[in-house]
Amino acid sequence: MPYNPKSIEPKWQRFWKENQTFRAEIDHAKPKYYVLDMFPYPSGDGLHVGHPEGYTATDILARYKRMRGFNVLHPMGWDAFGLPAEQYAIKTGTHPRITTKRNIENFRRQIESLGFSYDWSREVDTTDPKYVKWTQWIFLKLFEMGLAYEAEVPVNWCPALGTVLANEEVIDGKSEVGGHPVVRLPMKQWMLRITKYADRLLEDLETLDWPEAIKKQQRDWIGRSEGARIRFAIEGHADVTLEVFTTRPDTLFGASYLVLAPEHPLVAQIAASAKRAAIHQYVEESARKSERVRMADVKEKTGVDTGARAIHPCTGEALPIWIADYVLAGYGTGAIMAVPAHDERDFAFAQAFKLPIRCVVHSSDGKEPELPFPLPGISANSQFLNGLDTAKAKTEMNRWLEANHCGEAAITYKLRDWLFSRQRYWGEPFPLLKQSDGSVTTVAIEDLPILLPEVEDYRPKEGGKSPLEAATQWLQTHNPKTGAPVLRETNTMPQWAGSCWYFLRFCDPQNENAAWSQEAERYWMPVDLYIGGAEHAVLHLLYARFWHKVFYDLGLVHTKEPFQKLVNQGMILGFSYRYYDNDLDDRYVGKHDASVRVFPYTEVRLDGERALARDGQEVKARWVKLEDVYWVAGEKDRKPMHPRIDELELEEVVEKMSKSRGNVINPDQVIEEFGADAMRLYEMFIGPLEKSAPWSTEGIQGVFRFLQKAYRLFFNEETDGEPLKTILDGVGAIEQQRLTAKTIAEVSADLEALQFNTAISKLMVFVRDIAKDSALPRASAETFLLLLAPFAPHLAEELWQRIGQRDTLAYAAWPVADPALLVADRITIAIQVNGKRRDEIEVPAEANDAEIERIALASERVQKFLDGKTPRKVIVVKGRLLNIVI
RNA sequence: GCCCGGAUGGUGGAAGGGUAGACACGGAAGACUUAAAAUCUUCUGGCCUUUGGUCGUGCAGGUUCGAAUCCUGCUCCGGGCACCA
Repeated sequence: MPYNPKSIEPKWQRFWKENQTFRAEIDHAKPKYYVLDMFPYPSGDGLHVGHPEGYTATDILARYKRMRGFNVLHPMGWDAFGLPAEQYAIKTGTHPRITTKRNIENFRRQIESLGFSYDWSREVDTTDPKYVKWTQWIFLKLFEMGLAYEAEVPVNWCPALGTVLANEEVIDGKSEVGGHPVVRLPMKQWMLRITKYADRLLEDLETLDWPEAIKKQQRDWIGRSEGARIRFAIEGHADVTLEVFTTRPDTLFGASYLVLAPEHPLVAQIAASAKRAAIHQYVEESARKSERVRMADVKEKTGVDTGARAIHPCTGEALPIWIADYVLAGYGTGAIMAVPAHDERDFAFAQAFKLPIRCVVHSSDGKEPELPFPLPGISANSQFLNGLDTAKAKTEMNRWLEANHCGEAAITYKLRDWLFSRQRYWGEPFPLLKQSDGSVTTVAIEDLPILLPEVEDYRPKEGGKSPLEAATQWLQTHNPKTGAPVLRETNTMPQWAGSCWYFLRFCDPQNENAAWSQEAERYWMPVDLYIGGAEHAVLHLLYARFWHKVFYDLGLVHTKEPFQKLVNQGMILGFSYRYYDNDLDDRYVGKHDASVRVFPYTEVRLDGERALARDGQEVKARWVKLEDVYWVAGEKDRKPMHPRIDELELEEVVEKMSKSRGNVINPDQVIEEFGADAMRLYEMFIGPLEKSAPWSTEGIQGVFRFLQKAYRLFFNEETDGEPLKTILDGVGAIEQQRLTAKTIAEVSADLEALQFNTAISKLMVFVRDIAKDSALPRASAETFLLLLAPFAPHLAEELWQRIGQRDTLAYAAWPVADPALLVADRITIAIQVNGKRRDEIEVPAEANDAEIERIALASERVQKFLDGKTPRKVIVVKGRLLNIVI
């Protein structure tokens, strides 16, 4: 019988399930290891080939650690609230609960078919009322701690999605999901005070074993800057002061005007009456400008003079106050002092509006610099600061400001409070009641969870109202304590809520009395290894860290950070095949028409976003589905051709998998054709885990052949009945013992370093060489199956059983290499002459340097290159090479 | 514009100062076969007339007995941030 994954794999998947092989229980006698995947959103498209990459990596680790004696927590669940189910509901009227349930079942089936060793008894679903209850309970905790508040804030409103978005969810003025335009609108929203934790979120990054790039992204997002707040009095308005934030208080003497953001609350109050119309118009215009337009206009500075004057705190000089949209309302105090000589933006503005520019910092050599000069230097033209370097001048100015009660040192963050409400149906309702006097009260814990009402229409309502507004019966309720009529909060929580604490629920998923028990948390947390995509660098990972710190303050968790080690897996890309045509309006897509001209990629050049043919006309890229590409033999390799249009060679491009590019690989099909073990192996063999690489339909053949070869080490494929090959008792020949020991050592080291691709290559070498000269010895056979088990668990279990083992190898002890076998008795030494490899010699391992040198110099080939000269120097690298310098 | 990564055969990648190209794909030849598939064996970085030589890790330098690896400057590709005062 040949290797047949279809008969082996379901058998072992059933075995693991029926025996609950991977069920994890607290066991204080064993060290724990918590290895976690970022749980998926169960979309309707099902798993794609990218998901299993991270899941395979964590599964290999989980299986390896179990064999190493660790008590492993390896759970899986569903981040199941979210927009696609809701949009599907809007389109079809199907309740998101139904779609979600269906999708989860499909995802679970697919994930199980890959043979991952999850403890399915711990499965969580963020939309499950038993889970929602505790998400709402956590919100109550946040509320009680004063970390949740309602505020009228300018929000990112996305009309296409019908909801507001957090800052983190807006990229280049467009929604992260779908890329729809986003506008700024003031709206009353629930906010979480993440800014209160800014410093701790920043500092504790230092303690984490995370990729530097992710830590940096978080640091940048938090954006801590040190400086000073400075208060300016305003001429003719004794009752108001204008506060600005600056990182360069040392340049205060160079401030020649102030700028307020158009949205600044003081604008209306201080504006001179003559200017009111112009100001009003400018404020209106900038409010209308979308983020996108505002950003596109970076180069051009616009603004209006308010006519008001501020008093310089040191000189008493009257400085004009302008409004301009280059000052952001949400950062610092929404107002700046402009120092055009030492800030590029202020410089551009001052030039555009002919405002004075005063140089107050000289370069460190004391010379007058070319302006603008934004670097540190030596203060000048600044009274008591003259001659001080920038660092000292800042401190000195801060002291002066404080002493004169017009400012003080201050720290500002780019990070803003987390906008936590969404005008959506498919999310967790807030456990809040709005009383008739406008105050808000909380729902008692016993009354949780607050479940979603049934609605007819899932669409957001006019004016940014939640679809829940329409559920009158649900909406209008009574305060259980007083009986007074109250209204429920109709916004729902963002999708991030559930994923902020799921890793804690996994520790104790069935608990009905608490979100998790202290015992379970103390035993399992923190997560030892967390693997997921880099796209969550600031969103999920920052929010989850924030909640975790809140839990820490509440004594609910015992570590400051949830995820000790984080690894981002790369993306699995696809090969796609394209050509171009001049059917720019897609009029004839899929149809044949004589007016459509096609162009091979060789006749098209890319000019920014556009593609141009040789004759200059614009053309549009078309993709041929991977399975439709017609291959012809080329000179060196095969060429991809269009299946129907003659002589049209296609361009091979590596890009993200997407339906529109026709390069999506379906895991179900891969498993059908090659089996789960081959799929797992291939995803790991394709390259380093962190790196993106394209899926190659040919490449998977290689690992499939390896599994066949491994199978044939044990079985005679041709014979039926008793097909097992002879396995010799004992340890076998010395070469076989050596190879086995070497493979143990190398595979173990590679696993510890998460270098799965090289670990697999070493298993390939083992299979290639172990039975070259004599039959497979039992010791090597067993060792190999143990080493193979984390990677290809189905085949390993099958062979393990067939060589007479009764127990699953999931908990068999990981083999240890005998150090004596790792040292060869004869070694090969490369001989270099002047750093160039000229010969190699084989010597006994214990040969000393002088002896090696003697043999090397005696070599005929070395003599030829020595050409009668005497070596000036001989360098010996122990056990590797010898370099003769002449 | 600023800040991170990265660049090694036809392809995915090994090697992290010490024999560049492990392992795999693809390609070529052969064995088996009536034939094909599958499998097995051999070869497979370029150039040169060879059993040998020479050049080769994006480019140009440097350090070193020795550099893919370290240093300096550049080019290109990918990612992040982007009026954050």
